[in-house]
Amino acid sequence: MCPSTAETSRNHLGPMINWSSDLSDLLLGIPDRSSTIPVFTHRSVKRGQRLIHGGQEFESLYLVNAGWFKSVYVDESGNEQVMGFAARGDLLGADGIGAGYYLNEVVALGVGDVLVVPFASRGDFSSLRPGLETSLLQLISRQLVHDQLAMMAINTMTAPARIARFLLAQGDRSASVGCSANCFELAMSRQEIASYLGMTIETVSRTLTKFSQRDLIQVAQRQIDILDHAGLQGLASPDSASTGSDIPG
Amino acid sequence: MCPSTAETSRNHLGPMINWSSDLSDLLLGIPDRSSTIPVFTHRSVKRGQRLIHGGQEFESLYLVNAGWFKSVYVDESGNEQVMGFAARGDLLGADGIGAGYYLNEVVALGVGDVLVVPFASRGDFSSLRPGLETSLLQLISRQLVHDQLAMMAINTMTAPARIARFLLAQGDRSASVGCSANCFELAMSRQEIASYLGMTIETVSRTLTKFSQRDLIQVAQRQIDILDHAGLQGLASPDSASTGSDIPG
DNA sequence: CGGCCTCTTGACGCGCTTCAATAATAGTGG
DNA sequence: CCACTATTATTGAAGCGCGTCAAGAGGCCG
Repeated sequence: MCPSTAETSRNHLGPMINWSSDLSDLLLGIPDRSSTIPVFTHRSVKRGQRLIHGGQEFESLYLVNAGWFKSVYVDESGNEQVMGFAARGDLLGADGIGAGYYLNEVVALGVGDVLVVPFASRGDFSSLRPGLETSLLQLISRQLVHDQLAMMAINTMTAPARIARFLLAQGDRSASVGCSANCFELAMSRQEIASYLGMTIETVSRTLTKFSQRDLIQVAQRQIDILDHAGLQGLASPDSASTGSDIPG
Repeated sequence: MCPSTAETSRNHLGPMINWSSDLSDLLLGIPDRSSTIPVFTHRSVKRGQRLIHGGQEFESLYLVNAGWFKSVYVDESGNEQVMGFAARGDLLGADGIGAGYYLNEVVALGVGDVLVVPFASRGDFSSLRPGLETSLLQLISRQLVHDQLAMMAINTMTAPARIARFLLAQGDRSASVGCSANCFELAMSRQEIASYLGMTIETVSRTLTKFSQRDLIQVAQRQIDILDHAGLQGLASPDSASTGSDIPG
């Protein structure tokens, strides 16, 4: 009923990218196949721990094995802006490849485990396992596309549409991790959702309440149950001017 | 007076990325250095011509040599959303690496010339000149960072701040191409600017008029003269609540 | 149970969109 | 060269979605 990761994104906004990528298989699956490369090390992090410090010199990529992470951009005034969330199969630290230093802070939203892909020097991929460089490039491209679509959706659609889209995406990710697509627990706070979606925490809260009143979802703190999957999809696609019209309060 | 590309982005929103990258030198500069790779072919396009068709199978990357391009995402309803603009040194088609087909349409805003980087098969970079793969990865990472910062700015800041930022960025790009940073001609229409910045064409027009009335800029059709560079920077950084308060109409 | 934090809910104001009309420019043919 | 049309840009007025400010409710942990 819910399209998890069966159909990869074709030319529309609907489903997310195919998360079970080649790189995941390559890194998370195979123990040792080539010669020169040591088995990649894992690194465990606790809730709230920073995996990557912004401004720090680029040294490694991280492939998320378990847990949720947020990447945060901190500007010169100290304002924090959530740039994205990452779960199993997502790559972290790719923003450091080009500049030589990381741009974003990466913080664990809960207990997490990542796979460390170390680099001898900035952009030196010759030390990588053959074939991994290509997979890496593909994964980065996929994330680029995904981020682009997400960002575009954010500054095109209305607040309810953004929330609906976000919830559906979270459900998809939840399904890809093994849990249900319609019943999952958000790893991030309202504040983090609001920052990511470019709105205020009050609007997030109000919209979730509104969705709940319409029986689109069921909300209990961070526990989300999607009751009307198609209804949310309908809100996520167009401008969705029909959001707060018929329900008074 | 105007910081063109002297200082590359450090951990703030100010300047853009360093456009005169390694890949530009590698591709646009050197005629032939390695052995197996033929000299890359150029391709000229006219105004309005589509360089890349959305949904088409990925076959090549394009490095802009001259001219301006826009990349447009067309959703299932036929709505067009400008995802970004590209000038000399920018890479086009990177969104096709991961999925195997292009996501965005790429259209020339004027006469243009690109350098074609063909791929034998999807993601097969072994046929590339040694060292180019690394430079490619770095360039993609830089563009990823740039797009991310731009997108973030868009859905964080107010309309005048977005416009101010956009104008300053255009000036920087103009300077990097050889023209003046404070006196240049926009390659894109108001409609395309509006779509890119996530607002309406009316807001773009009104904001430009307002800037002109404040003697921040001088506008004559697509010709832009930046009169108060610092003033625009001041508007581009914060929320800039001081935009339409003291000027009545 | 008490303190703290996250979340919710309400009222109000403003910035942007929407709708609508006019002006300016470019492109075309007589 | 000038009139004619289509496209693009400007300007105004009205509506509303979302932000802001403020207060209250609920959950987590010592």
